[in-house]
Amino acid sequence: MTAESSSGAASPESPGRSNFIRDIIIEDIKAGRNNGRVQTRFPPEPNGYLHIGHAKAICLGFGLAEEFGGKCNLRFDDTNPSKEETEYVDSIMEDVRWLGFKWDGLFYASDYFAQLYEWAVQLIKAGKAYVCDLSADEVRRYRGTLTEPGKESPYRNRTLDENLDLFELMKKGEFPDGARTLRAKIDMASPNLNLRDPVMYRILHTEHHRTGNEWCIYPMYDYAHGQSDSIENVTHSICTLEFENNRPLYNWFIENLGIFPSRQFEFDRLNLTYTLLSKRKLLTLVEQGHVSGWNDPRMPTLSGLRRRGYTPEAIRNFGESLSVSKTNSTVQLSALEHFVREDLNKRAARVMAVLRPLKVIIDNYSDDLVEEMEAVNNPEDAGMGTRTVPFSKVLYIEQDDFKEDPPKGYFRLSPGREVRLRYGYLITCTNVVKNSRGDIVELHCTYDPATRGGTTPDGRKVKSTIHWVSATHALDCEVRLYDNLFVKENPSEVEEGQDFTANLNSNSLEILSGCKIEPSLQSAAPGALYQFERLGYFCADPDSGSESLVFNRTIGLRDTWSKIEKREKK
RNA sequence: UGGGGAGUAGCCAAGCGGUAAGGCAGCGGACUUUGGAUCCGCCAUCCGAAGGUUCGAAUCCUUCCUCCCCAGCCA
Repeated sequence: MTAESSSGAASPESPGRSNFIRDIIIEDIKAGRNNGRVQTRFPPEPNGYLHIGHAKAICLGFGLAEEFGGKCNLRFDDTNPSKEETEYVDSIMEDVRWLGFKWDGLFYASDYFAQLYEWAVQLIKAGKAYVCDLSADEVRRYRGTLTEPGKESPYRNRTLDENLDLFELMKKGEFPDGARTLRAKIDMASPNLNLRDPVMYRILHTEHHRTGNEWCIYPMYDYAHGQSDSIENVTHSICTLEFENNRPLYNWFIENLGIFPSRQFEFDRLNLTYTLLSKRKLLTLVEQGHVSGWNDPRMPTLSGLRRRGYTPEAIRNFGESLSVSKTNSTVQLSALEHFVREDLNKRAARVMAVLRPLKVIIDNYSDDLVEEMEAVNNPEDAGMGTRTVPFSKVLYIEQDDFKEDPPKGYFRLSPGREVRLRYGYLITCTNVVKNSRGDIVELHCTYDPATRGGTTPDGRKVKSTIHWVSATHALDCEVRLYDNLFVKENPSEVEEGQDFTANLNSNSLEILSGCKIEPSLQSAAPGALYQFERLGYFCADPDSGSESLVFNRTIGLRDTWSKIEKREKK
């Protein structure tokens, strides 16, 4: 036994792969900032399911905290009651746990509503916030444009008392939705639009998933996020690039409130080819029924990937392989797929399954004989042991593994040719039986009794080894094959007048029934991971039970033959 | 045309004045009872462009070009 069990040049050498945020933290520790304390947070809005893009943020936030002996909280950013639901908070917690991370504190921005309100009053008293009666439309017009400064609201210079009264009345529910807002008094001429007297509170007579009807005014993101970080003593508040313009405002509230100075750092969000990572668009897919739900195995959500057969380890290795920078980039899907194959190769039990069966009759094999052939469960892991697979006169092989007229370079079965049945015998095809339409219905072969187990005592070489299943012993099952949900590398790229659903791949799901698998899978538990030899990695779907077995293809094996085939055709 | 960011191989990147890491993909080969896995080799005279400084520049300076983000009472 070697000590090296890791296969991986590609595996992260250490959890602390270098990136600019990590460098900043190291600098901060060196400089004695916050006494060397490091605290991060993962702050999802509970308005959708977590996806692979979030996994990157989770790996970063939790990973950094862990590396530097700090803390990482999970905080739900639930400041907008109209979009948020407990279903989402439950799924988010489940997914973070599934990935294998443990949050230190569990918080909600809504935990801080009272404190936030108090601070708003404090800002009003300091002359730094005011109640504005402008309508949403007017606010927009007063804001100016990218190149022209805005105009000050006519309500900007109300007296302190008037502001205090009105804000209190807002809170008491005296005004309808949208009637007034509380705004920060900053600078209507700022080149940064976020600083042109941003709205701090809006009136929303909507029930909140946690605070119920206690409030009818709700803080905006910008007024809630930095203070929430500050309350929790977050030292490094890590978010994505589109918030760069909000950083000055983040700092403005903290400075003017004189509270703990959390600092915000922005990194590039993950983009993947052939994949959409926008909660809004994923919601559309679910609502319009293009997929079966948030956990459809074609979805890039963590729950979808889980059902598809991705492991937390694969996703974390992927997450850790990603660069953290400020460049907008799109990672190729093959990079993600690499990590699932790498992980599944190490852990998935090998098994034989025939997706598109072709009957094979071994003419010189005894009619009633059944031999139990020994098969290795995982050549990558001897510890996974062996099992036994029944062999008999009538078998199924893959339709693809026989060609009447084999093209150049095709090594599998064809008339007169000998191949190895994995863990079985060497067989030679002697006859092809067709129906009246000319379709191949069955093959007749002879076997060489001296090759039991697939061995060749005489040292003879066969070009190919194919998988098989004994017809009388095989179990029927359903297999679901998945392909990319979108046909375009960038699913958002559409022609005038279309939306992203125009790029949906109509062949993203293919359901095969009447597939044959070896009997050892009789009691495959939902979620169990397998490699169907020569085909790919599969996992038992939650729909799978004792009644009917259902398997999802997670990802195919690397297939050099199909590459050659494609090349020849071109 | 305002402000904030970014440009190194097909993709993602390291690099921080001393002569272009690594991964994915691709290509070639070895090995193989999975056309899998594994192993070996190849894959940027060049860093968005043009000037300049320097013995020496992807790294410093200047100008230019391209891309992304911001005008929600979303986050």
